[in-house]
Amino acid sequence: MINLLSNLKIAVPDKIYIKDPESSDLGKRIIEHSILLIDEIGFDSFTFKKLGVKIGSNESSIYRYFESKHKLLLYLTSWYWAWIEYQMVFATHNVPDSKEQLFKAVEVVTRTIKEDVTYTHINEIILNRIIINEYSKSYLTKEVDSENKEGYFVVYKRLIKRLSEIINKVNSDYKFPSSLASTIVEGALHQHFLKVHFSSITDCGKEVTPTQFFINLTQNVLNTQTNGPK
Amino acid sequence: MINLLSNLKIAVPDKIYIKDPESSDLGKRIIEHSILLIDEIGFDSFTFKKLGVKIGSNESSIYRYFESKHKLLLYLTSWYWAWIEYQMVFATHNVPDSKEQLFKAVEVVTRTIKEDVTYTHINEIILNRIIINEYSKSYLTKEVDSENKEGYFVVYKRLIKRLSEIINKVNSDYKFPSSLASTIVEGALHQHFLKVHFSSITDCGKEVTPTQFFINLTQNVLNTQTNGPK
DNA sequence: GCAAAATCGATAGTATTACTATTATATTTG
DNA sequence: CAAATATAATAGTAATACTATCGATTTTGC
Repeated sequence: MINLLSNLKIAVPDKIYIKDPESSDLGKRIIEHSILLIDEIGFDSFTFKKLGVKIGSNESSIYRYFESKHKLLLYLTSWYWAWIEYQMVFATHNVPDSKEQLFKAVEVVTRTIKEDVTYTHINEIILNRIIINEYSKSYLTKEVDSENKEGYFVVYKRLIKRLSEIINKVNSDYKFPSSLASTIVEGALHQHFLKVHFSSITDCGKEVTPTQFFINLTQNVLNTQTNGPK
Repeated sequence: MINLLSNLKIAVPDKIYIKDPESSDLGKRIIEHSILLIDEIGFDSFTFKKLGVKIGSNESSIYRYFESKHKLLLYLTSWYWAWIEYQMVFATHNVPDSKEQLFKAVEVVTRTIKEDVTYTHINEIILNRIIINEYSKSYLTKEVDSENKEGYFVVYKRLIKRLSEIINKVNSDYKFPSSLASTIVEGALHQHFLKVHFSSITDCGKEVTPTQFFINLTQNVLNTQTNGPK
């Protein structure tokens, strides 16, 4: 998968950027170091000026790629979800049993990213941390509806839909496949956050993983106790 | 309950404010109109200057109550969760059956707020909308850990703990009561958001409520199909 | 009832942010 | 090699998120 992935380009809705950052060296440095800098100082304190200093470039040059830091965040999050989607499709492909498919899919969207798959300039471990800490800021805005119309959230929505379809295959009588899917994906990010910052209100930690919690939850919700994961 | 509540003061950790907004007329106007203004223009665009104009007062006067708009948000969210906590305790009190207790508790934390309980200057319907749209911004910051130590999130954590204790009473074999509780509370906010802005990835809408989804989920997760809610 | 304290409004000031615009230089490409 | 493109550098702007100071007014404690 690693080799396969490094030959594929993750597709991000092209209206998000002014100039494709994958098309130049500067663009790639913008992506690479924006991930590092946002992780370091947080999205709220992140500015194009600071990023310019880090990459030895100028603020105004970065504005030629993204019209705002918000758009850059949308780019990073779309890239991340497309990457997760790819893994989900890959992991469930050719798996005959739909329950097995579901468990694999849930695992992909809830697990801790532990390896930098060396997508050259993108560090996925750090990007995952950014998603946990900053993703909701990308849609909790007054502009959600218009940006949604522009297609800035298609990748995320497509991922949730895929998951809900797998849920539906496992138990077509279940009434809330979309809500369950969106709860698992959003809930996993939340549990990862709680693990680090509010450990008293989660069971996830050293011994229990968000994946275990959500696999168990999914099994019970769909009443499909037989054939647990692995 | 309405009458009872209007004689009680919702307790918010006092380090959040510089001067208690409940202690003066100006303070109450700050709270009342900050809720309206944040709902109107969003927390990101909200400033003390704009609020000053709305209440016919001065920016500098508002700074005597809250050291930053972030602290004001912490105040509003703490107030909200304390209010929900109160309702949860009230709704489950004297209910003998623990399953019944759980269903009532889940209902309290997931339902749509439909009535302004006229806590004089606080409009709970609008405040609920603010919680849905802005709550995560209060903890998704680089300062979470230090602010958590200062006790700014105690009310929220206490609410989750209460819910997890009720879950535990219903099924003491269940391994993840805290994660389930935090997932329900956070997940309900998320479903309410999706309902309005990303309806394609939720089943909640005109016919299905987040409460129905989460009651069903809770029942299934705890394997307690008998004795559904009401 | 008066002095002290607290409250509030008004004004000014600061560093930073989130941009836009322009021009000059360097690099790529046809 | 000229034209097009990309980048760097500089300047400028309105707004933000405050802090500080100074009177004027109101409240309160004795």
